[in-house]
Amino acid sequence: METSETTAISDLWEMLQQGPRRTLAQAAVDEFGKRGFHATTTRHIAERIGMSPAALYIHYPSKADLLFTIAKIGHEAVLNESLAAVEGISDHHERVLSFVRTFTAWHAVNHLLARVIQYELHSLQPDHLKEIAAIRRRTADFAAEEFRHLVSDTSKLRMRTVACLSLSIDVARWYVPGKSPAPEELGAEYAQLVIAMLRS
Amino acid sequence: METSETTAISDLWEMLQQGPRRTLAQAAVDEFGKRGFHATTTRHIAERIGMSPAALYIHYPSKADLLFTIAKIGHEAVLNESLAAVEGISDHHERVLSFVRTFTAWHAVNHLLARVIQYELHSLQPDHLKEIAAIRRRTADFAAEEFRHLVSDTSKLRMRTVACLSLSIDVARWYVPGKSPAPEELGAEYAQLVIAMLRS
DNA sequence: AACAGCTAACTAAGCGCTTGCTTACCTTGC
DNA sequence: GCAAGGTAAGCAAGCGCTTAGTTAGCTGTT
Repeated sequence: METSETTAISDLWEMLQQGPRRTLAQAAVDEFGKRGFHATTTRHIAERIGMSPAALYIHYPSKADLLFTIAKIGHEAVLNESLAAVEGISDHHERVLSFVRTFTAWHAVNHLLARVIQYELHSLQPDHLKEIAAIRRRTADFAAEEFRHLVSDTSKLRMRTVACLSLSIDVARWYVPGKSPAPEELGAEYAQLVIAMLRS
Repeated sequence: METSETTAISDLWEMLQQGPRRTLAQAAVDEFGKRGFHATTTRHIAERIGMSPAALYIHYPSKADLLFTIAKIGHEAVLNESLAAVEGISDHHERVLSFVRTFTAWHAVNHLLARVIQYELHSLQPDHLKEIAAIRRRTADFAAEEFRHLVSDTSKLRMRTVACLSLSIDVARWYVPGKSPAPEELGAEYAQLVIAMLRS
């Protein structure tokens, strides 16, 4: 075959056509994810890709805007992958399994990006945060809608949704590539745990 | 009665006798918790308690040392409260319930301090981190030992321990005092979820 | 009662350095 | 010859932290 099957999997950065804008964003994710937004300087990011600090400002108006771009791409990616994960599945139980597997594995594979989008919200400018919050709400609402079919007591749906998402999101905090379980393994195991939580 | 019963509950800051050293630490927790360590300046902390930035350096050798002091107090507090929660209880099931209730409620009540000790580890100096990591290991080992009695498949103990602790730790990320459930209510609910996860 | 002597606690001012970002200029491929 | 994409140098502002000096309260002696 001409193109491998893996390239067919949605590329996180597809909305940024390849070029210096994408290279900068990817470098920034690594730095922001490891040190945090405020501890990372424009010199750190530039140094990592062998450019001068001034290069950043050709492609982004500010460091804050670079963070916003990353946050937007990350949040849209995790939402789209979640929606795609349940597409074509009719059984409620299977839909939840597939969603949690994907959502969890995403936070393991992209744990540096996940750290940025989950733990750097307070570093966003107010207008940027507002736009990001809207995407987050869509993701949370989607999860609650999927979980609803497995929770008998409706009054507990909200708290359980938060709890189930917590499980996967917190993966970004502790995940260490070589040391932690493989993303798919983790996703499969966590999917079982979420089912247990929802049905209890 | 002369002294109220509530004052008998272990004070987080008891190892810092009351005075400017404690006042500074408490102010720093609020600022670090809301904005993050690197986004917080010594001027922010000083302003909050109506002092000059120089006052900090009479009581702490550096901003980094102030973070370390906070991290140490926080980690020791959560460990001690966890140990105290199971004291005198013999039934394994009841011990786990009490531990998770306490551990979860602590992260809700002290969510700003919890954010600092859980999400600012990378802001600690290497030597400081080493000392903090030792306390964290004791807490994790304690939890695993308690959970062991409820997990039938021993090979899954490690991953499930991480998952169960994740649930409570992540509370610090999203908890909003007036809006979120009361700490005890949350603790009781999460304790049930942890039991469901461990037994599944 | 008066007062020197000491200490703990604090401030005003500012130093040296780093930060995000700008400017003026250079290079390369069409 | 002209965009597109880059750099070297550096600016204004803000950073952690220091210095020199002030203030309030306690203590022992007369």
